[in-house]
Amino acid sequence: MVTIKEIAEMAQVSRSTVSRVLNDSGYVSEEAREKVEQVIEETGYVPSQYAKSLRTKRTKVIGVILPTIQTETPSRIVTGLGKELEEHGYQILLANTNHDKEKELEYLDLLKVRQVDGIVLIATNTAPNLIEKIKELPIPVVMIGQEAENVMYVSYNDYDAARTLTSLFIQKGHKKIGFIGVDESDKAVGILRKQGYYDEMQAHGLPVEENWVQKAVFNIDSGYDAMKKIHTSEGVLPSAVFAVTDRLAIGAMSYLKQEGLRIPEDVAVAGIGASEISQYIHPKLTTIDYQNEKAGEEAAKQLLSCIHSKKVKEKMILDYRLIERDSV
Amino acid sequence: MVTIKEIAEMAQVSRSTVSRVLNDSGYVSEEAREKVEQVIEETGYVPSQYAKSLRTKRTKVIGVILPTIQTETPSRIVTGLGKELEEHGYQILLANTNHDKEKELEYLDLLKVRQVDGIVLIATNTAPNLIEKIKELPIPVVMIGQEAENVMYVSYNDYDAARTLTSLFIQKGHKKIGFIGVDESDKAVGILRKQGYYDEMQAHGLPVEENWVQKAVFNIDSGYDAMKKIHTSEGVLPSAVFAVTDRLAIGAMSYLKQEGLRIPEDVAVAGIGASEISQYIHPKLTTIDYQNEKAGEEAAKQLLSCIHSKKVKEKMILDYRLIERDSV
DNA sequence: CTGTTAGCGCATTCAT
DNA sequence: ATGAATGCGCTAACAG
Repeated sequence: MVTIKEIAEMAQVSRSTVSRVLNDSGYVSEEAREKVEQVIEETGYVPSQYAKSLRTKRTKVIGVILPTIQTETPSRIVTGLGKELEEHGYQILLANTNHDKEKELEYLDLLKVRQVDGIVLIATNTAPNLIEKIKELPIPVVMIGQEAENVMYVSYNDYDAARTLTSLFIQKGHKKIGFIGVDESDKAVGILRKQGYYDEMQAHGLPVEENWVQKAVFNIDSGYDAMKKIHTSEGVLPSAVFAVTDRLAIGAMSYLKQEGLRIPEDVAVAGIGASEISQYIHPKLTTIDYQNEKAGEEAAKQLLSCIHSKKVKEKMILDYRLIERDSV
Repeated sequence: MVTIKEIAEMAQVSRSTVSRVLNDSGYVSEEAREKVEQVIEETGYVPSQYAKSLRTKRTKVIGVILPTIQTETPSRIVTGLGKELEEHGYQILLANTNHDKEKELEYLDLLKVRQVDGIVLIATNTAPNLIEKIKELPIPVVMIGQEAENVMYVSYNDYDAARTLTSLFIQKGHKKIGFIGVDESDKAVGILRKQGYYDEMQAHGLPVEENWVQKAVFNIDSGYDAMKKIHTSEGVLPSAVFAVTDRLAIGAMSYLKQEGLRIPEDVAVAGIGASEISQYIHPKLTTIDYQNEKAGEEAAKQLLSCIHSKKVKEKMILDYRLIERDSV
């Protein structure tokens, strides 16, 4: 492998001079620069990143921890991150936990060892030990999707989004509205969205029956099962169901259609996430767009600012957009 | 930051000894080992990866170049890669081209500069300059999804899969079968799948009308448009349509349903890819599963074997599985 | 404007 | 079994 030393010898200058043209730093005569550049061109020399990092303590690598890469939300976020980071010469080091919360912690350590310049955590929970670890870390960390004290984050307006959607149902004349949520360990999706639903119902003096509110996990089948439970439970059936994700909504619709129920005439359905498929299923799903790519971009910006120790606004809550289609 | 030198001092041994316990290499007395381990424990010391890399020339990082992370195929591959690599202490450095073929080449260089130990290229084409560059690279590269001479790859059996699917239509009594394909720059999807379709048709003495064969790009709307062209073209209409991806098939179905055509009674549809949504749309889509995760795992295995310079079988063609559902 | 010098943190001979 | 010495490839004072 060709090194800076050899380039220096071939160009008949010192290593420092080569380094200077490489980094555009300090003074270097036009003559010397041309000579060096020519030699670099000829040899196809590329500087060693790890030697460089050893000196500068910067790797230009950002670690990204995510629960899965197989659903749209994290994929879009990573795309956004990638776009923004690439422009600044940063790369992404991927750490996929496959929904294993233990690994979230492990990766936080591992990425430190890997000496990344910063970390983006696509968060699914805000467990105290996780937040503790983030604060202890000597490198900047930005969370996406969850909020926590004294931590940088980019999050969505889950509470208002849930109220907006519930409000839409009410506006369309629905009074009996069901809810398919997820576990409360996920504060953003499990608590905030549910709270928005409850509060909006209450604000309109609408009752919520226990049977209408089901807990699911993050997959389509689980949405199906939850809808089934709501449908087969005793008592009054809701005329509308709010699922906290599009996939859950799709599962619910799948059940309803199978039972011969019409959407939205018999039961209206809405989700959150603006998944690509939501506009191709029948009926087209009413949902909320969260601007995931933008979340990624903003998180990257925050992180880079922090790395370059500019002043940063530590938190950011993104706006959302209601997409009214045919399922409500 | 605490370094090996400080650990040595605190443990009252030499740096070499610390290095030995760190890497389990050479002799070190039980006494010394314990002392060192204790100090490491106390200080929370972690060795600097880049200093280590500078010495060993190994980074334990694999670069992954992909066209997008927003569709299921690459996502699944990356998941498979991640699982296998993680077990061996390797990490993934992500390079997203966003379908820009120029960037494929750029990233190949960039990853070299980043001194990754190997590269996985989720390939969309086999342009000569791309293949040339791969061969020139001093680090091992495994392609996924495309085949080429003198390059390591893991690919799918596109040709046979296409014949199988076409054969299924024929078996169900269809004689007029349409085809929605993609550009031939993508050899695997654009050429092989089409060839399989043509050959199977010919083997049964079935004619193919020009209007039945449409070219699309990789998105749902394009499948819709292609189906529309087939439907609105002059001449005899096919009773079945083979789309080369599930998303294209979904687009085609979307058009057919909108036109009030029944699937599969009026027009049967099949795709390739076994996308998650394929089993939740109506009717459930007949498709082919390509084992993308396994492709990722196998590519990782190949790469690691190559890095550790064991002998490798340079190429691997994965098997596929027909999933018969309700759309045919 | 340029070269000399001195490490960055680690693994690896080579002596002892 | 251990330590001293060396250098991986690079950047950054500093002196000229």
